[in-house]
Amino acid sequence: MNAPTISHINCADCPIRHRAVCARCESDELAALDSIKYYRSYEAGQPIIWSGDQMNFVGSVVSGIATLTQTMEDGRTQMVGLLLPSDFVGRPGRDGAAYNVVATTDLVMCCFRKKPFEEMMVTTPHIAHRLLEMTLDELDAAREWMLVLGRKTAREKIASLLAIIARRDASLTPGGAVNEMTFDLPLTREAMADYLGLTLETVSRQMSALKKDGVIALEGKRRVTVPDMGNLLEEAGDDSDGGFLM
Amino acid sequence: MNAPTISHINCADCPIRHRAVCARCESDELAALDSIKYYRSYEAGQPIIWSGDQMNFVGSVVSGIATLTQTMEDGRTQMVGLLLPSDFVGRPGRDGAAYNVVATTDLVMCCFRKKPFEEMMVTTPHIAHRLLEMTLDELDAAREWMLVLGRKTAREKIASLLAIIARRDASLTPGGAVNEMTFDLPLTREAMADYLGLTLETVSRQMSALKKDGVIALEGKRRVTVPDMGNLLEEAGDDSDGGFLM
DNA sequence: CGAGCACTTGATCGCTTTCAATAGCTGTGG
DNA sequence: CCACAGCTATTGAAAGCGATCAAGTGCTCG
Repeated sequence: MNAPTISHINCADCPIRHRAVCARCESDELAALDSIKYYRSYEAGQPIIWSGDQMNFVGSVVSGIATLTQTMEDGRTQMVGLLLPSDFVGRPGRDGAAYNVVATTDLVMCCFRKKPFEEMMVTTPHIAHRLLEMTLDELDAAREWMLVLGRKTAREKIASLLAIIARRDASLTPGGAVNEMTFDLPLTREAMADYLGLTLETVSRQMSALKKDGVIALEGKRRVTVPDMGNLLEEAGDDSDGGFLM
Repeated sequence: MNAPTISHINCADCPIRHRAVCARCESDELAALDSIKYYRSYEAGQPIIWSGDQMNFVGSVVSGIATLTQTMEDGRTQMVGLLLPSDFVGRPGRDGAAYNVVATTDLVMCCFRKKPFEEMMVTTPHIAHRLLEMTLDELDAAREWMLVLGRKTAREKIASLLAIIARRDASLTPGGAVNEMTFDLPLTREAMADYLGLTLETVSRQMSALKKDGVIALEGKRRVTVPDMGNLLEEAGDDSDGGFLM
């Protein structure tokens, strides 16, 4: 099987146009970006960047999901970021990659060669500004995750992850019922474990426990239904409806 | 006892001039910042900002140390940031604080009213640029910390924290011996526990264990000597001399 | 001297890990 | 069509690490 091939998407038709690093750009700025952009596709499971590698591009995830992970010499690995469509990959001003980036589903990236992009950042405040905003959001997410990793129980960790995925799903398909929700898990049990600082066995056990207790229902291994979102949030140890229904 | 009172520091004489958010500013830009800045002092233990509060200023830590923490309803707390001189407090574009900020030592902040600062960010790319750079650094630090929280043992966590503090100390007083190091812990055992996702008892035990094994030596409760830094880094589970001696 | 605080140390408990076996699913090839 | 390999996920039993509960130490300050 080959990675899907991509020709060229017109920025105006781009599905992530309003959320990516280019969100604030005017049409002339978009045109400039358009001239240095190119698309790359990856199959599920393929590495995009290996930690320590030279990075000669940065870019945005257009479709699909990727993970950012760190690994210790003995193999222990911790996910430190989950990249969804519109998320930015790479750090302007740094040559070597600091993390492993792996496509967990088939994935398409809109890439910019690093040099020209860095030059554009200087001349195009809209890009730098949007990137700052996105980075601050990521920092917030990372800090929320530090609370999960450092202080929550295994059950709370699982519930937190499910809540985050559900919340994100809800933001993509607005207007749905607020209480009951169904979505697909984009992660294997092992990836969930790496995200949560658990073993995959513990993830499996806690998923079963939440199912037994009626907090979630499973259809196959990946399709999850949450009958009552408030319930799930309570299991997550969050302020009930904190941030979700607001 | 009163918080130390501060008159006005000339930006040119400011000890954090070259590392703070104003690091890249030209003299005219500094003058503009100077006109909207003011100083505030806090005693050790005093809260600076409470999560959820309205924030009407942002600013830089000039001297002293503050912590960023998140708390769950039942009292579990996780530190999510350690603010040192030159670090930035507050998020432009957001009204409510997302974290508790507490001074752990006597502390002086250089504050800017939020509105004028946000306006300056638009007109002064040097500020926005430096803030982006600092935010990316913080994001890296947060991600490194996620590995510590999620995957390291208690002993490795302690060693990691000591290594980070030692590294930072070394960067302030360069040219010292590379192998042996001595520094003061700026944190109580409880604060260390909150940083590492441990209990203070476990922190105490592991400190004792590292001392017994000769990895560190203690003089009083707070003064730490590391006879062999490579040793400590090995205990931290990091690539030996990774990033430290480079 | 005694109160208060930060820290240390001990004993026990329990949650998560570890080790191990099994189930379910998919794709391949005889 | 069935057997089998390979993979993901589930489940069980036992072990271990860090949390919890509980004293006790040492220091500072009034």
